[in-house]
Amino acid sequence: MTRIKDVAALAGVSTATVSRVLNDKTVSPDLAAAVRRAVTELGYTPNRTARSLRRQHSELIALVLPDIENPFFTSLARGVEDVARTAGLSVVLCNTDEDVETQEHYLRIADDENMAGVIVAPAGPSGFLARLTERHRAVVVVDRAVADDVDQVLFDNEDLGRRATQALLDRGHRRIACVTGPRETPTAEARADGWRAALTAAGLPAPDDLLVHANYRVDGGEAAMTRLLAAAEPPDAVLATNNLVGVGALRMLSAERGPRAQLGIIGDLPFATSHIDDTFLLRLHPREMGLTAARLLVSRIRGEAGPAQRVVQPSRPVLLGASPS
Amino acid sequence: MTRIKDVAALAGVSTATVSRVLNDKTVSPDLAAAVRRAVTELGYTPNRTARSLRRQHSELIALVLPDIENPFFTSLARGVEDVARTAGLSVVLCNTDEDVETQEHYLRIADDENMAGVIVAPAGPSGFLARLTERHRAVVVVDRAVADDVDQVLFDNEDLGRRATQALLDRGHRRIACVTGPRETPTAEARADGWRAALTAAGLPAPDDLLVHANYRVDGGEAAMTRLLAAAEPPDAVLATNNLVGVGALRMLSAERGPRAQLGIIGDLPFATSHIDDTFLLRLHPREMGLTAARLLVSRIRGEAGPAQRVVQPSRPVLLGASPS
DNA sequence: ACTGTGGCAGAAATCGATTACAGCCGCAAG
DNA sequence: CTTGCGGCTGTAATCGATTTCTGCCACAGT
Repeated sequence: MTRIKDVAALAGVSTATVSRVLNDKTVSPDLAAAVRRAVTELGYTPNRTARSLRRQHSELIALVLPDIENPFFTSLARGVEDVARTAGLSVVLCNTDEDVETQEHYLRIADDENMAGVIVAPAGPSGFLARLTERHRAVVVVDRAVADDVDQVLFDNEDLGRRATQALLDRGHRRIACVTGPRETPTAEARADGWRAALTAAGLPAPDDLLVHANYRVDGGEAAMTRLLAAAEPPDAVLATNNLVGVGALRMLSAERGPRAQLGIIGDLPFATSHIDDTFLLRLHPREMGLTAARLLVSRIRGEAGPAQRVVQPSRPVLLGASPS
Repeated sequence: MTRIKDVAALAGVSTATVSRVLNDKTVSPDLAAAVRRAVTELGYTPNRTARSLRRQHSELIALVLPDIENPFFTSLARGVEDVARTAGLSVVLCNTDEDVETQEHYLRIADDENMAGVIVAPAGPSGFLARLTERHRAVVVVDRAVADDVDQVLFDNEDLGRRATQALLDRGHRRIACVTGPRETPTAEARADGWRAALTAAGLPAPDDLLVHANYRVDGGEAAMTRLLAAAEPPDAVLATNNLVGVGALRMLSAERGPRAQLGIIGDLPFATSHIDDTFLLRLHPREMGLTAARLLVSRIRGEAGPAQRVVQPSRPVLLGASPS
């Protein structure tokens, strides 16, 4: 492959000058022109490994996600990718499968590779996060809050739960169940808290048998929905607090010949196979969350950012489905 | 950060010896033990950038995909990720958006980063692919055939089209339409060829008005289905030749009050919101395709592979839905 | 005319690992 | 007793860029 010394030789200058031309340092116009000519003639592009070694950081960022098969996260990844590309960065995708050890593994690799930064949707607590920030690495946390002092881009999850529930109340439903994620999952708990708050504010009870903790996947939604519909006194509306659970719930409803229930979902369903006009969708915007996170990361990499900040990703109150009666 | 010289100093040996211990070269047991002790005491892990520079290849592989939001490709990515992880490699995700220039951009980066290898689902022809193979880089092509002499993991697309169509014939349908991808897209054409072949073999006509070239996305499926159902003589069955088009078609059918049609889909619908018991799914297995491709790439990286080979990814003939009458 | 300053280019150090090369030691064979 | 070989180890070269340091030159100020 052509190296910088080849370019230097062809242009009749030193490698230092070639490097300066390529990095926009001051070089006299005539030499610069000669270098550029040599660069295009040889089709030279700098070896990024060597550059990274010297600069002490690469042009890669790690995107550490718990589940790349969830459309929420792929859409987020898409947003990150778009910003990274225009900033000259490439994205290393790391799938943790919600496993903390895998997460630590990838964060350590990001460190060993001298990556420019890390965007992580954390699966549980991470000691490595603190180590990265201590060493002034650019880190941005998305979707799930952590205690560490790092940039974070989050939804106001309790508010989401409250607003989605309120939408169902507005339609006249009174017995509203909530299917949320596992206990100890802060996001799931906060959204359930919002559900409870909305019911309480409306002077309604929020009994425990209307709150189901499912796994946050399609089968969890199916199981939860089955259980709710089989109850002695089934709900007349159900809030699914994430997209996959919503998919499972919808799938159950579409088969069920028994009691019907109005459904509200926090999240989006880009691959719904049925018309979902009678479902409330409180759309999140994972792609925009990815854009926001990546922009934050880029400015931190460039050293333009101040103290760590928490950004609440706005979720425009787009409520699809039948309007309130 | 701790460097190899710190470990060497603590263990009282040279850096060469430390390197040898870490890379399983011959070192006397006592020194090796001392080195290992020092490594764990300092929590040392080698700087991968420096290693890559010296070794002339990194521990990264590029996965170049046309659309990371398509569940087919995320599932494929998942498979690649799994194999890569156990082989000590990390995956750089590159989204080309079906754009050839973006694809070239990423392939060049993979080269400049000295990545260990590349897995690519090509968006159109790529000159860079040839350059990579010339320079003995490990390259595996997935899902879409190219003329280059590289390893490829592909489906037998015409056979897929034929089998899916046959399944619909077996159910007694005679007027079977086909919604496929854009013209000039080899995969889409091949599957349509299979559809035509199956009809012809059954002694049926395959008229042009039953073949719709849509874009290979959800809205393409919706538009095509709308058009087919509005026809003077609508089909009694429709073959959707990819997953997203299938989603669009199903969505249309679920709303349509007009003529019904049996649907067959090549691909899988992991996020279907309706029960699709009355739909034929010819499931592909993108995750396994990813596994296969990544294993092939790993063996090529290790220099264990011979001449370039084409692997036909088996798609087990799992036809869901109502059995033939 | 002399000194100071700033712009620019080249030589060489540097990043942190791996590895070619050379040297040392001990043992076996002649 | 000498030679040769094999097994280990350390020294130093190496990967390919960036960046510090040094020196040259031209121009301005006194």
